Amino acid sequence: MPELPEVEAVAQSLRPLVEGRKIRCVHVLHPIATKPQAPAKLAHATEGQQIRAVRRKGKYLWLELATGIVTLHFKLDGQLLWFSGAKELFAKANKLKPENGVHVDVAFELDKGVLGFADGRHFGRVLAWDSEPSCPAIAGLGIDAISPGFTTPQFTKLLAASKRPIKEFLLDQSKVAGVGNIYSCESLWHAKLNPRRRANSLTAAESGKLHKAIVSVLARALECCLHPAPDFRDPEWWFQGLEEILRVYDREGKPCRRCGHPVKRSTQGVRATYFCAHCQK
DNA sequence: CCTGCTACCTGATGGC
DNA sequence: TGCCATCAGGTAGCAG
Repeated sequence: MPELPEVEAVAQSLRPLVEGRKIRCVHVLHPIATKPQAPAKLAHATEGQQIRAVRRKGKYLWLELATGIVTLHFKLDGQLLWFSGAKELFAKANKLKPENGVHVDVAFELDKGVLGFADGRHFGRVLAWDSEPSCPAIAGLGIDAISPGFTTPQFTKLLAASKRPIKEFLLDQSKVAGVGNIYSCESLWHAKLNPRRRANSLTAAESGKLHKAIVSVLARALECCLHPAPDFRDPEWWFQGLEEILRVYDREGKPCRRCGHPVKRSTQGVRATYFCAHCQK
């Protein structure tokens, strides 16, 4: 389910568990999770290697190995799990009766502990690449939305070059990486901008306001995601309290928290957009 | 190059 | 209760 703040919280929580660890072996329990790559490719690329670092850009997370990288993308529902060892993994993973165990697609058995990647919906992917630049998905990402390089002038320039509706622009990971459906709606609400406005129609002042809104919305969400931080040992773990910081997302028909007019839901592309037609101009 | 649309999966929810 | 349609925080791939 994650957008940038959720993935960042996962990255921060994962670092102390895996950095410096060695991957003993990989168990691909649901081969769909490595498609279009063969499970053997992941095994050959990772087994015996040390995890040098955990990195993130946009919604992509990756393990930097001594040679090569492994990208993890959670799509809508993916998550990480932690097991004390192979014994616990196999005792719990993928039991016939779901209530007796947890779903795991790919498991990395480390010299201490086991890292599991799970996505019951099977959208998420675990893929091996020779290097960071050779991963097309990462190479195609725009500027990370919480990186120092994401500045107002930079953002204004990107906006000016696009004729698309601003909501669709924000979802385009090749422009700004990390903003998804929820936080795009939230940022536009905070900046009081109508989601259908063309990106290149924003004034300098509006661009600045939107930039500020994105940065603060993501920062607030990250704080929320880190308190409490994800606990991968608990198979039920998930982010807590995010609904409480949302001002407009998923509030169709409810009063706008600023002006009281009912929040509208419309569709842009195939995605739902929530906004206040009265105070977002 | 840009844009718009479908496919990819599974599970939860709500209407009839 | 059961069935069916719809929806979900994402992105790759393809056609125009």
